[in-house]
Amino acid sequence: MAKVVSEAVVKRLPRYYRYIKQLEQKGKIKVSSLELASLMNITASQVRQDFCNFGEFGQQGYGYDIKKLKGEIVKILGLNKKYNMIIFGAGNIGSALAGYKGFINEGFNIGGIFEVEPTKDEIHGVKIYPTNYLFEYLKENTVDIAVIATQSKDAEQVAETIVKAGIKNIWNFAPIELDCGKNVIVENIFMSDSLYVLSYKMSHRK
Amino acid sequence: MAKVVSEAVVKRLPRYYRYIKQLEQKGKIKVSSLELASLMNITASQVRQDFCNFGEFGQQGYGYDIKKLKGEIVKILGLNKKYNMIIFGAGNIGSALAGYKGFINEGFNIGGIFEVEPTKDEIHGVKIYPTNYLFEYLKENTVDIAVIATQSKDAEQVAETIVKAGIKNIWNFAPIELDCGKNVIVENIFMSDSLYVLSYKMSHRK
DNA sequence: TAGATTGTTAATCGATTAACAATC
DNA sequence: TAGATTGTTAATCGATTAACAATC
Repeated sequence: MAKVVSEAVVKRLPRYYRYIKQLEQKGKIKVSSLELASLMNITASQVRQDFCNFGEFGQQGYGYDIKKLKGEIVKILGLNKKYNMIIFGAGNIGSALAGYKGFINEGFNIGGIFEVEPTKDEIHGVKIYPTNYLFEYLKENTVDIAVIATQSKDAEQVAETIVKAGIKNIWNFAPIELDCGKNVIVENIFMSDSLYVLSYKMSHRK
Repeated sequence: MAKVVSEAVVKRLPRYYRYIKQLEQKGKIKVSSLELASLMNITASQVRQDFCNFGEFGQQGYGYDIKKLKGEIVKILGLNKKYNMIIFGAGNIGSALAGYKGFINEGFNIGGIFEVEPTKDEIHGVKIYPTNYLFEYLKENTVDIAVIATQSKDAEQVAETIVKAGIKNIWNFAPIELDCGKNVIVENIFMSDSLYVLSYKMSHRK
């Protein structure tokens, strides 16, 4: 077991999850690999291959039971667990994330925002702490994920602090790649990269 | 000419751009494919292959002149042009984007925010308009890119309005895939997908 | 049972890497 | 010139697709 699953497959999992949730909301009970594939503009082969990496979720001659499939994907993605997050940076992005109510439904709880020199006590009901209070905070609280929503120039130093504090997972919004050593998982959202891809496609439109 | 460049290559371009800007800021004058590759944790072959898709930017025995290379990538990405954007949705994400000062430096100007029922006149200095003012607005203003920052349930309808209004490019932050026909370019940022990939990796950590 | 559809092996395709002649 | 490094062709690798036996 614990076969290594390629990055390409992992990146597709949230997409399957989105589509399966949509089917569930529409009240559908089952879906075949072919149905799901044509919905998602991929091949039925890919759907079956992808799921096959994690077990046997379907039934020959029937297809996949949507409730069961959703449950399996939730487990694969680790969304059946609860995570505590803290956010570094109370600027535009940090504040937006603090205000997003969707996280808590998926098990991601925001414990606080950290800023070098806070100018307010809280934002969207999330408490703001000075960054130098972090080690104190960690005595009382578990933190699974640190979100970096600072300016690019501060991101590396913040990452260093996070790693020193023993936090093992980082969700990074600063447009810079962080080297946190091999024991820390860093997942990046490079918003400007996406905008540049759009700009590229606009410039090369047929 | 106009050879079709694979999606994989296109998605790497912004990353090259980031690293080249960093090298420029450090005052470096030239870089070899090998240097750049080891910095970026890829192979020198890939660097050369990727650039080769767009022309001959280097010089044998020397490497790549950083200023020139940056200029070429700027042109390839279309960042030498100016774009007008409008944002749909004045919630957390919409407001954060409106407040982000970085866009304007890269040539992306935010002309306004549209919301069904505005409760304020402006946010971060960007004017807020009611959505039904869109067609009026377009008589006076050019819009290259519409940003969708609404709730998921409203995104499809907003996309429809955008397409009807003749806007040809969409930067979508709502966690739903929009079918806007083949003449409209849609670039998505699925933030929760990224968080789920992080969650996956946390759950499957060795 | 007959039809449908999975799980999985084999074949294909495309992307990455290696190699090297060209040349600065 | 000799050394370095590109641009590009060829080889390899991995991911996607096709095919089909198993089976519900």
